[in-house]
Amino acid sequence: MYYFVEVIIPLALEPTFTYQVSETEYAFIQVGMRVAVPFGKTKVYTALVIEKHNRLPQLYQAKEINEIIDLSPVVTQKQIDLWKWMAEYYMCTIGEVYRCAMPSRLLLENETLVQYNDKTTIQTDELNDSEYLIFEALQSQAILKIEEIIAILNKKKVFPIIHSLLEKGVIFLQEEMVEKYKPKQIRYIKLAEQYIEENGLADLMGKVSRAEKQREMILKYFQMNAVTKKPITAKQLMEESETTNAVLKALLDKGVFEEYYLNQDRVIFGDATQDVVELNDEQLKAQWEIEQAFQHKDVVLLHGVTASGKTEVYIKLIEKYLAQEGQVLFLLPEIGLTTQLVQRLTNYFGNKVAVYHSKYSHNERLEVWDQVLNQSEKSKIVIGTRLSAFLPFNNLQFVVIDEEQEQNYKQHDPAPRYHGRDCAVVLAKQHGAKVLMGSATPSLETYYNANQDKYGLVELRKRYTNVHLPEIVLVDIKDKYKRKQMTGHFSDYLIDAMNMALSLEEQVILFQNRRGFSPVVECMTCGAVPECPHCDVSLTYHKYRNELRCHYCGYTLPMLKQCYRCHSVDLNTKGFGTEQIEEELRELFPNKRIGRMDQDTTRGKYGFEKLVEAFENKEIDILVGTQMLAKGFDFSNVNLVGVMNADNSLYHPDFRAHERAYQMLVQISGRAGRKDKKGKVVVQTFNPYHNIIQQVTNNDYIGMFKEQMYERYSFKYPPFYRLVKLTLRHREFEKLKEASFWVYNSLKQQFNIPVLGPEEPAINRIRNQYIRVILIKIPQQVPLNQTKAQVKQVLKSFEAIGAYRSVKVTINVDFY
DNA sequence: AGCACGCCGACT
DNA sequence: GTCGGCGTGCTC
Repeated sequence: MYYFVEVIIPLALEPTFTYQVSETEYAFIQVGMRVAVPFGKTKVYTALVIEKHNRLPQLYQAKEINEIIDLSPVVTQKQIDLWKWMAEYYMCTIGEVYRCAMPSRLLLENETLVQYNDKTTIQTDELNDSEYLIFEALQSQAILKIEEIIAILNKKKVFPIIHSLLEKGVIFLQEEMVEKYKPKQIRYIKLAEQYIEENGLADLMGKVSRAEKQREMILKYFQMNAVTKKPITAKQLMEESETTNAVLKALLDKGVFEEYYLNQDRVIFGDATQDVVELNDEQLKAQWEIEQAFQHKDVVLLHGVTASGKTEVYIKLIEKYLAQEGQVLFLLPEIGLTTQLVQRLTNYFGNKVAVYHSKYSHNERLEVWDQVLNQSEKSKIVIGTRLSAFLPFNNLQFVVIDEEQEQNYKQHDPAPRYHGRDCAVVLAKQHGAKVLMGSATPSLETYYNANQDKYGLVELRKRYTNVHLPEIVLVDIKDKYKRKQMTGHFSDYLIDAMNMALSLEEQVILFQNRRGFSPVVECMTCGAVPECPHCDVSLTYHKYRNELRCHYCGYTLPMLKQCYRCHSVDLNTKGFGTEQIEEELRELFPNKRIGRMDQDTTRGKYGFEKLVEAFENKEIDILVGTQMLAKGFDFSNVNLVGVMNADNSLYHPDFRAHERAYQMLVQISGRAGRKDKKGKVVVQTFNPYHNIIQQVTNNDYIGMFKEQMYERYSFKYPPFYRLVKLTLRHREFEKLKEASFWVYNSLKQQFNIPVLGPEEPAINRIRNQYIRVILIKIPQQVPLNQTKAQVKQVLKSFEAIGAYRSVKVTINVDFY
């Protein structure tokens, strides 16, 4: 009888792989455990067992596994099922999902080590130069890593040399799997057993009567112990008693104290601080409606105007599911932007809350993973980004998806190109959990689902604590320019409104959407604009560093002194981004403090938080920013919000441009308005009569929804059609063109559904690679899986064509 | 994706 | 003559 395991390898390879195991290994292994397996000639990977079986492979000799890594499964069957679904739906391999899902600490690294063979009989004159260098290095250091050898020889191809050294018997190889995870440990102090009696303290005092510092420390220990029954850390003890490690060490040596170590759970929040959340009538009603809807719907959309207090409703519902011992997942589009929310939840639920996202350290991620797997109390509620949908939940009962419409839920670059919201819905279905989506401006798909009765719909129409919706004033800047009432990019109306607000000591937020309207450098003599040598885009001018920069590949160039073509010195930095607005502000309001928030000023680790804090502390009067300003902040002292130019978001070559523009403008206006005072939003636009602008002004979501749905229907877009985008890349323009037409034509032949392309995108070259895009529109009534299978088939035959081999194809399902 | 193998041009 | 470039094919 043979024993085999079927495993996933963390690579972009379609099949699963079969390895042989011994009978005892077979008995021990469970699905969801990791095994180290040799793969190819040199590599060792951390593979995941997804099946045990006895089917002898006919076409190849199965290799044996190297070792079993886990004592018990670290991945659940439900996760494996979800990953399979993702791989199929998003048309990627399960290996890619696996690689993305696992905390990297669970995907061990393999480091090939080269070891000196001291029994060698070789003479140094039998070695060539490279070989000798390695030989020499091994004399001083018995073990070398491959990367060290690469450094020593200063070239990449070191394997031939290693092979010849192996043959000559100078070295041997040692594949070592290094598990890097070491939980951070904290030193705790406790009293030695013998003193934990009633007269222990007196005993001790006698013992250390002459050492004052030691006495203080012991006293402090007893005090602390009396106050809190929690374990006391060495650090706390030293700080409280104002002593040093030397004192502590003396007491440890005397056997008064004992030390012990516990794994620190890096995600520590204090106990719940009895934050009381009271719902107002409106919210209570919403809560009740949501609970009613959950009786026959698995997903409910909570559509609440900005600042209507959705969070309180979430909290109340989470509380309910916690009482049932369930696990709760709270998804956010981007953790960095929502510190305020994380704070709220931790205040209320204390250390039941864990945070999980890719910026967390590897150790922290692994800890949360373990806690969720073991259903530990500390991770009953997981707040996280889309990545959290991969966690090993066992008893998930409730999922909150906040700001459901955010495009950050979709992963675009490395596969799996998944949508966190949609995956979370599938995850919830697996567990029989309920899903609550929240948004002030729901995405059209979600609202459509609610409209079709697939999801429940609950509305919150009033703002929390009676704050009124802001007044929106449109300023026609075309007209203002004509009448010469503009100063730079500021209309007289906006300037007046700002002066008014500032005189009342209120703060002002200005919003400049730089996207698609970057400041470029133009020669005023010949009109030349410097471009990136690797990408088909103009370079963007960055004033604060005085350099030109490509936003696609990061190429930078010091700012030109003269035109690269005609050498004229008359260069103009046109376009306007936040930097230019900031500069104009300094002239218009010379004695006001001005802050700028965009990718440049928030690049540092806490740059963002610092700015937010400075603004909250009123160290800044006027804050200029990009759309990152629009998300999730409640600044209490802002009544006026200005939008410099509402139009540049309207004219994107994207079927969602209007929907996005609406969402963005609504979100921005949500920043205005405090208690008891109606806020004001000044929107400068060239098209005051544009439908979207009008719908924002009138707060007419339904109008926007209906109109956009009509367009979606007419132009064959989601939710009526599913979109699959194929992106082809190659260095040579002609070859790419040919190849993309080949793919297009074979798709056309296969399908009776719309296939568009192969289109040259507006930016048709990035990092020296030309790009072509093919769009497949799958109508609702056409079976999705079958179509996807056919697409895969076409791509398979495409890859079989030798000439097109080097053309890279990526597939993006639901790419919006 | 890696990585090895294998076949071609540019150098000591 | 070798070194190193890139195209091709495979990984249980």
